[in-house]
Amino acid sequence: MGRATIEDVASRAGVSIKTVSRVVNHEPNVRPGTRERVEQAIRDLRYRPNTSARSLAGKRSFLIGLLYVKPAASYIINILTGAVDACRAGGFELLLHPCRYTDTDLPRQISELAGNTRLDGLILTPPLSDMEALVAELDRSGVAVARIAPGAHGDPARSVRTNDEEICAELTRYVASLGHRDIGFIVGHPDQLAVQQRYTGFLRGLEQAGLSMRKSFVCHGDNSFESGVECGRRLLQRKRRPTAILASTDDMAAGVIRTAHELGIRIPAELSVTGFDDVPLAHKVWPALTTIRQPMQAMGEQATALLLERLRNGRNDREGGEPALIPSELVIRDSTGPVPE
Amino acid sequence: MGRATIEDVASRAGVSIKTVSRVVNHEPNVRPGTRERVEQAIRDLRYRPNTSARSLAGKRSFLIGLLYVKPAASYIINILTGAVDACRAGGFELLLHPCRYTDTDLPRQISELAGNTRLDGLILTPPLSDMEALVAELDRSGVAVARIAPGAHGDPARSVRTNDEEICAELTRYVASLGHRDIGFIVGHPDQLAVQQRYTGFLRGLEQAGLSMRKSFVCHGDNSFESGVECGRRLLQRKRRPTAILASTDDMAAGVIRTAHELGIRIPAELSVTGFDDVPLAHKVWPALTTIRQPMQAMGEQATALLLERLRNGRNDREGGEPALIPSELVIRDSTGPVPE
DNA sequence: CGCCAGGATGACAACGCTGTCAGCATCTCG
DNA sequence: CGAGATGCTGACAGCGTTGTCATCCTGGCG
Repeated sequence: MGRATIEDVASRAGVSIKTVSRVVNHEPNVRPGTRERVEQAIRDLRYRPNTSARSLAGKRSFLIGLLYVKPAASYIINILTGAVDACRAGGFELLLHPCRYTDTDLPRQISELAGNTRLDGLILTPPLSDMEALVAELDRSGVAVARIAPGAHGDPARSVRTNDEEICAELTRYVASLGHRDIGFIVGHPDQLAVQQRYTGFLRGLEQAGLSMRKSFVCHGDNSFESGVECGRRLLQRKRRPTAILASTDDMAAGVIRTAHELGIRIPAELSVTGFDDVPLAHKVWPALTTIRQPMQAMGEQATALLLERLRNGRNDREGGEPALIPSELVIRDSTGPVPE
Repeated sequence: MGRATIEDVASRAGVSIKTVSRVVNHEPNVRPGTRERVEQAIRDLRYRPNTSARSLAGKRSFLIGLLYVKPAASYIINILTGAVDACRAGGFELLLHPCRYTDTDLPRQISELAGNTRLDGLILTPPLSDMEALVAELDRSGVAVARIAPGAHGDPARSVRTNDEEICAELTRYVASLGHRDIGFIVGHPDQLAVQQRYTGFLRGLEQAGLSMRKSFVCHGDNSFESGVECGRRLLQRKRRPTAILASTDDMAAGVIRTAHELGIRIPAELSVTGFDDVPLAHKVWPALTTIRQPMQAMGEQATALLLERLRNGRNDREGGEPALIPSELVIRDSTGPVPE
């Protein structure tokens, strides 16, 4: 049944194809009456511009890519959902670009990938979003970029961030307010800036609560469940153990819970545990995790919106301001309680 | 620095653009020597065919879509990973198409979506893959389709399935072999065929173990954690309760575990629980779930491979055979144990 | 030695759209 | 009322490929 082309629309509306093109692209200088006629013809014919032709003739591809590391963290699905929504709304399509974080020539590899498919833009998720070398390479190759990144530093106009540090300080104060004085902390993957900020927030919270940090209560993991189990063991098998453990990640918190169960330590009666992210897992473990809800979907959506806006306007409006901040919130569930007598 | 075009390659190799095109597309009738020269030129110039031009001139878009329902089940990420890999390998790109399962005109909506972006093919995930009306509409609109579906019935040439039924029977026999005679079962979402098959498998396993089904030990959920909690309550608060509960889904199994914890029922000492899928959650709950590992990533990969093959050959080789079967396997962890004395 | 089948190659016209530029109508202002 | 500015519109040339078809070789065969 052959799909309608711009030519069909043009002849039906009694105008040239160029005028149809103008209407379709919302360009100025079309008389309202003409516009009306064209739009009617478009509706009648159910006309949809051919994307390939558009990309070939114009410069854009209407494709934007989402870059993430493999294996995907569980929150990726949320970012992804937000990003897809924003894309749809803007008439774009979202492509997936998983990649291996450990590849040394990642920048080259990615910018080549982007070039192959002629991506209009790329959304960077952590920890990729923190790799300045990558961003630089991408800039060089002319792909627009949006970063879902903690980066409070530079590049504010195209980043979206959340208040990791402040909220973690708040969490710490909350735990302190329950009477805990011996608070352990599990730092996450060293390459993720967000993690550093959470740790910083913890230190700040401690200070605000008038407590001091005990080095032996700080343990370094890699964001995984397994590393949570491991750190849990190290922290809980000391002669003097913390009465609360804050993990930089829900997965690690779940690991601590596992260890506690194995050691017969009751939560929250004998030990309080908190996570970070509020992934689906968080409320499915027992006891349900007190954690920080990271608005991942909103971040994906915002970052994408930022990118699309940038693509439309050439440059971005918010140049030089603060990065868009999407606040996280404290979610109190069952894994925290008053310090044991 | 403007990217190399087919013309650049042609003049460098001293041939016409058509010959380059032939080489690029692996068409026959090019002398080995010529092919060689062209390939060298391609390497020298780092030539990459322009996808838009190809789609415009040819018929294909090199885009395939992955259709899934929103909100995404946690295993979607695995299917997705497999699908992306297969796409990359075949020179295709993967687009995401979340949609709402409840929309009544889904078929029309989707086939329109597919048309807009000129998708070459579409991968259907459950429960979409079980909607015959959708498949029919897609066939009508000429989009190639691959189904990740339990559908043992019809359409074998373009479906990938797993042995839900047999493996569930095996699981049941395993539990029975631990001495359990009062085995409860939580059926999943009624619209998902796979779920039916799991239930059927359960019944079969029961029979094979010489046990009979007790109606009051069967409960209907909707695949969610919450429904697992609810069903767990119903099953465990009876005067006579099952000593083992098989849930059709890991999430529901986690729900049962939650309920058991709340009721102070020890697992596996007093109650055995099993799940299905082996999502990441499965080994992070406590105790770690005995479950069925569904090879989701492999299924995504296979389904995509099937689709790409079909796109290349026109029709598919395996026409009329059995759907590709990717076996699941039983993973025994800590949530199952011998029946209490 | 001439003829023909079929393999190897190239010229050229699409594919459906956007960018450029020219042309005409209309408006503004002195 | 005329000159220049501005708004609206269309003709046409690409964009980088693939498909079609013509052409040129080559080797096999009578």
